Amino acid sequence: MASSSPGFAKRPSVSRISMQEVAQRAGVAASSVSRVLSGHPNVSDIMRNRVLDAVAALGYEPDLVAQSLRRGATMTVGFVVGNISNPLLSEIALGAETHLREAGYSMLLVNSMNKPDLDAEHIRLLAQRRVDGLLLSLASEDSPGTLDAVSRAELPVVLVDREMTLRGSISAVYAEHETGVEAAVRELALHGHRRIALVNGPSDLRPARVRANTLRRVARQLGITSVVRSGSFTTEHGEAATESLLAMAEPPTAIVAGSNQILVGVLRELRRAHRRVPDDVSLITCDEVPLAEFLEPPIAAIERDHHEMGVIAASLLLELLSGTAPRTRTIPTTFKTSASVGPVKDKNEYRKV
Amino acid sequence: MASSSPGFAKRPSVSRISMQEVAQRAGVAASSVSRVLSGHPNVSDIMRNRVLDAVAALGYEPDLVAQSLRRGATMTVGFVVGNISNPLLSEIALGAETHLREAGYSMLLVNSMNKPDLDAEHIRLLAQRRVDGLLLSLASEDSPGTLDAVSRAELPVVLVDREMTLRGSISAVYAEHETGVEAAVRELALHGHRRIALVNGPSDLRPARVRANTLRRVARQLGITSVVRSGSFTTEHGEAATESLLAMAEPPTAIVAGSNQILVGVLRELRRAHRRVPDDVSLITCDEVPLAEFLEPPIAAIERDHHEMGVIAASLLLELLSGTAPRTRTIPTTFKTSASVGPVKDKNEYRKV
DNA sequence: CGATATTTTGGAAACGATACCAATCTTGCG
DNA sequence: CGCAAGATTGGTATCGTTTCCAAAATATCG
Repeated sequence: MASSSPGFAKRPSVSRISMQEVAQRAGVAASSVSRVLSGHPNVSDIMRNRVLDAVAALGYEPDLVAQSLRRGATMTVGFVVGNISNPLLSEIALGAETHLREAGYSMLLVNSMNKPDLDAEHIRLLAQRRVDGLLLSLASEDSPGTLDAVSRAELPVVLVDREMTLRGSISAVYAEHETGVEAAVRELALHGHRRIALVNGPSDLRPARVRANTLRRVARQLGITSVVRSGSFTTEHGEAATESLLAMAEPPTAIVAGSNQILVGVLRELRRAHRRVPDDVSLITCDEVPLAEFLEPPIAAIERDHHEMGVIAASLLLELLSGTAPRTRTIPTTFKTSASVGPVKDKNEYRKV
Repeated sequence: MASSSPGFAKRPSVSRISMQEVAQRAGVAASSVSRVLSGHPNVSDIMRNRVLDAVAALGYEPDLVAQSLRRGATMTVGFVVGNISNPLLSEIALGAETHLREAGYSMLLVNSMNKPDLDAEHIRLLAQRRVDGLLLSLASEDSPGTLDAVSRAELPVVLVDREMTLRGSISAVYAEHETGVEAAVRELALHGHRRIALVNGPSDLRPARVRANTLRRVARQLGITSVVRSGSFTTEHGEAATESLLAMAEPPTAIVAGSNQILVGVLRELRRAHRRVPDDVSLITCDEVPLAEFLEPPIAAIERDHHEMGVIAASLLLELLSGTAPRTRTIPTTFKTSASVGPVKDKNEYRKV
């Protein structure tokens, strides 16, 4: 603690080299240094060299905070995410960060723990930090606080598989859940399933809502029965919902898990209840999970490219930042079947109208 | 593009309310507004009320960029991570971000794609952005470029399971891999295994290095044979290394996978080669993975609390930022055995010296 | 060669806050 | 009541850039 070298504590390190010092060393004005470094056209070669020499000699690096203040742009975007430890979101974040960085932007990441209040709070904080734009994977699409925070922020926004009707510069990237869910349901129907359940996320979130609607629509078209259990994207909900499904008078013969968290819950309850997949119940999950290929049986999944989704979200934001009009883009989902989908075993199978 | 409402494009929105405007509205000096808002002691009640009223009326929110410039602190930290889509890192990031935010800090996240060059580049960028500190989960511990960048940055740093000998304000959070690996190896030995392989990450990274050293040490103590296959933390390395292990004259009877990526590769190769776990080979992995409990058999794992690691990393950084001396903290690892560990089947098992 | 036109450059004023200092206003007390 | 001590307040410089404007230097041309 107490330094033995006197006169050292006085100097607060070498501080940092400012543009002013570069200017002094080069014997020119600060404004000229700025011009050289920002590639202004009217700069003589001699000036450029003097400045660049001084920059190199001093190891000068511009202060991005000062730059941000003066230019009114921070080259920073905020990403509000429910929980970065969700593999879905962390892949999106990876794609987005990589793409943004290549365009010179940095990314502030905040976790809202799936709480709408935190969403709103974080949006306000990011606005104060003067981010140039927002990437939002919100906990709720219709929380008034969040809506208010978004519209007040007056920033370019890209929604990640979320829908909000708000005026402003708002683009969105959607996953086309319809195709994947429809393919999955039709495949189940082909195997004779006539009661299909969806253990779903909260219906105020686009992915869950669209999946539920699609299941209901396709089931109606096929004349079969659908059951939707809405809840949160958690293992707990997966377990509880599955338990209640299995307790039904006529339990579903196939279950679609609405997320990998939910899948874990579903699997736990199925194991507990000694139900075998696919003999007792067929199983499909949304968004593939790393080790799924080694499960016995491997779980069929409705998949999409999360990384790509992040990249698209980032490019939509870059578009907005360059002044283009907002728009939405959609990425496909595909159904990859597997041995977790099997034929219905006729046990106490009553024919339903 | 061409707006039909004339006179709209002129106003660049309501701009933003500055402290000056608040001061004007309250009929006081800007410095007084600053004092009120920063909780300066000497402020009369009447002044406080006038200012707060004006603040509320105008909806003023301070500009954190300007504040950063003037105060010389951005209340921002940078987190350099190999790849946020790695569940290990995303959990750490979650823990760190949450803890930092509660202390008023925001987190800039950058992915280095496990490239040391990018590590260094990102550190420089973050320094230019004037972050107050760094959280580093580096791609390499001895890349000169990275070392240089870190020491030039002159910032408080916390290393996340990485070792670097560098002067400066550098703390670290370590996982105590020794205990977990030792427990795992002893358990294997109890089951009669006398040739144990570790499909490992790169040995210039602490986790891989410590695990390898521990395996070697314990194997020597027990008088058994160890094989370490160093490489990258990828499925490809997992596959290739496993293939080469299985091709040995006397293949190992137990394999430890050095990461979840590696585990996937190991499993793929074992499946391809029709080796059964644990009958043909016992299997243990490092860092549990979500669905592991549903694998047949479930995979034994050496575990640690990643989230907690992130929290600790954050608090070490907060310590440094408050002026405390650097230090290291260690979190435990535990070995959780399971059916993937079994007795050695005496086939062509020669007794080794 | 002188007078415009065009580059090139330096100086000063921002960006939006904070913090120091000095001026003013209260108080307390002899 | 007068004055020193303390509480409050306003004004100004500053953080490190960029950008506007005008001055200086150079180029162009009849």
